Amino acid sequence: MKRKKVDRQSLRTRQMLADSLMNLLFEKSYASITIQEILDRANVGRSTFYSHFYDKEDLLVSSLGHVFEVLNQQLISGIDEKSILPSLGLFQHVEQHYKLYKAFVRGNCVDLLLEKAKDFLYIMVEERFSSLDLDPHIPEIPISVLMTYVVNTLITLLKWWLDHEMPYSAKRMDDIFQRLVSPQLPPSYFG
Amino acid sequence: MKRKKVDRQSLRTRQMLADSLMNLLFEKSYASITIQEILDRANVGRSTFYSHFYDKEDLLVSSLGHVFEVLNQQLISGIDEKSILPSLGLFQHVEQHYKLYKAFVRGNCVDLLLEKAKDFLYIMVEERFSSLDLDPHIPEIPISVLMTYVVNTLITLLKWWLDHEMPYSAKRMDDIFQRLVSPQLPPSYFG
DNA sequence: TTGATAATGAACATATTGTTCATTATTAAA
DNA sequence: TTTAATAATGAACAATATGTTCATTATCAA
Repeated sequence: MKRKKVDRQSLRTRQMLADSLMNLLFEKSYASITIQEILDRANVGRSTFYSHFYDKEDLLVSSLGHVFEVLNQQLISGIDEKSILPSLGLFQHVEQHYKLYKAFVRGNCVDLLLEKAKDFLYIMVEERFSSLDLDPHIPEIPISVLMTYVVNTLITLLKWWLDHEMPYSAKRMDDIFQRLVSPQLPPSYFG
Repeated sequence: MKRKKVDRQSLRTRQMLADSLMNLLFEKSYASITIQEILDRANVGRSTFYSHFYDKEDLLVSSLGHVFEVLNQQLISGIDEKSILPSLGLFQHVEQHYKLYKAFVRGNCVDLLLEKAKDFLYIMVEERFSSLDLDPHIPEIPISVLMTYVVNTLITLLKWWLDHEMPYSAKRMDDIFQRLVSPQLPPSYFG
């Protein structure tokens, strides 16, 4: 008599809505997309939408959630002790999911995406920094500023990459990131 | 028979609307502010609003315009040949207009403001870089990336400063900026 | 087959936007 | 002070989007 908590139909509907939103992002800006358009393209009823999501942004964030889970796995498995962030893994992940990230660029809502990514990265950086146990009195640059700087530099490079049709490889982008950021990091503090 | 193109009443109305928006930004997010609320607080009729501005963002940008003119003057007069950007002038400007910039932070629309500032700074950096006539083959970091990096680092510091209730002086912030960015700039390329 | 869950669609209330227009108020210049 | 040009007003209006409700139908797991 009981059923699984989430059955196929429900998942299918969510998938249709997510796809519909992504398709629309290729054509017009996120802000200008109405819920009705999403419904029409997904062939889903209005009331169905509201039984799944709170609003338009909820759908977007939910669609994102899945991608972030993949990203998380990819980053955790590719952690390199020597670097302050698994930046190469991040660039490779974006390279692999090019189409999806491009949709966000075209829909003028990369910032929303990158904002989530930023929170994500900030936590990672924080862990790395605390495990390195830096003496906060050495540099004239406060740790809090430094962490923000590192994360934002990575995000800036990502955005530049996407905005410029990704002319370089993930490896090359990571190399640029390392070069920009390394003078400010531990080796130079201690050496 | 003819009058000045803009008379007092008109300016007063615009001022009232701008003030009203700024006050509301202290209380709630930009996105959640309706035009009606702005009108009520400014004691201005609905049709009057639309004879002055195209929409809510138009009002915001217009209010900004004035501040940017002041900023421009301040930056131009304080240009230092040795630095890549008049960053100190920018930090000082924000310090002086603290209340206004704080409103943007509280209203969750600093990004809109910083986006405009970014365009503004990008033009300046571009001029500086082209006058320095860097050999594009020396660094592994493309000039385009480098310029984006410099501007975004400055913006990141600004945002951090505002988000953290501006704990340091403008001078100190500028010092941090110089330290972060200088390893990537000409002297280190040539030396 | 059946009982639980999901989807549907149409109707509804509500909110916000942007326009129109006749009337009134303000202002610069004669 | 008068006058002609410009601005402001407010109420009504159409248009659009949002979010809810509910009775009916479809789907799926057991």
